[in-house]
Amino acid sequence: MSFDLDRIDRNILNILQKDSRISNQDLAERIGLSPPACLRRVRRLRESGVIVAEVALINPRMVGRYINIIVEVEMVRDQLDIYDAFKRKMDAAPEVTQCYQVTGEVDFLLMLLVEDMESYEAFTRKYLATDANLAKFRTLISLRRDKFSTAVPL
Amino acid sequence: MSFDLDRIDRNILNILQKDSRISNQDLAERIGLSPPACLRRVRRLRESGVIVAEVALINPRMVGRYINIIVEVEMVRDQLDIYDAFKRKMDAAPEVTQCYQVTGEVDFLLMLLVEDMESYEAFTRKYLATDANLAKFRTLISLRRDKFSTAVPL
DNA sequence: CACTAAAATGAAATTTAATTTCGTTAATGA
DNA sequence: TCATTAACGAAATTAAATTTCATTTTAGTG
Repeated sequence: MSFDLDRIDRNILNILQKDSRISNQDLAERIGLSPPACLRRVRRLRESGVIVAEVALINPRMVGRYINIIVEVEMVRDQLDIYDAFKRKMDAAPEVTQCYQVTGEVDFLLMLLVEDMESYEAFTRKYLATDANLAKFRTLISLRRDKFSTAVPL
Repeated sequence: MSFDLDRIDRNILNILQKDSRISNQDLAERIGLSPPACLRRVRRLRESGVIVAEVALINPRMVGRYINIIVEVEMVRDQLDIYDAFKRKMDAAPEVTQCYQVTGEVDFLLMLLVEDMESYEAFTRKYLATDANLAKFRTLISLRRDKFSTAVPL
């Protein structure tokens, strides 16, 4: 389930977490290894599941999607099957970009990305207001994503 | 500030948001263009700022970082300079992976990724409990990140 | 401390992909 | 309809990824 990283692996990950488009040759030079040795390490990190994916990040504002909505959800009862069913629904909802099960009064925290408030209205009707296992939810609106880093600090 | 995407651009973005490691040749084939034409479009998306970055996503659990902390922060007064100063601090804090300015009772929502609760304690002392402009904060703990997608729905 | 086995490395060769060039086609607007 | 611009694709070129294999380093053991 976990993986031992040495100094070089950490170095590689820190670079790839910022820019995975770097050529293997440049990466090799920056970490002080030959290209084949570097490539083998990167491969191992991919195959072992440390690197889950390499993706393009796009600016939501450039494509007309820029309202962030945070939703705190409280279920009627703390039951495993109720939780699992809710998670599955959130997983299928394209507006939901993040879903966290949390401890305390609140049960889930959702992060959504929507075009406008009308889209959010539609979402609440489809997924929240009609869920019999959902007790209440609170909405926080954000027009400013001041920081968004996908990098895990190492 | 925004950018007109046609059907092909959207198609490209949807693929690259899931997997930016795909070769230009394969991408070209999937969208039905020649490699040079495909490459030109991808370049344009990069240069125009639609594609902000291409990064490796790593599994926090594989590297010993797996507590997600959500913090709701309320400032003493709704003043621009107070907000800006706080944002700058959060930007500099490596534990903070996301920061959203929100409307309503709460002023900011933070997402942190920490090794253990002790690290979070240290964070609150350094950044929150000692900030004179901060009125109160509420902490939500999550051991389960059930969904985490960086893709903007298009 | 020396010896062995396993793991990691790098130079060179090979394969594969990215990128450029340039003539052609399609879209846009007067 | 015609002129202009933008986008396209085939072929050639350049650059990078990947494989091969001999060597070095590391880790464990008598």
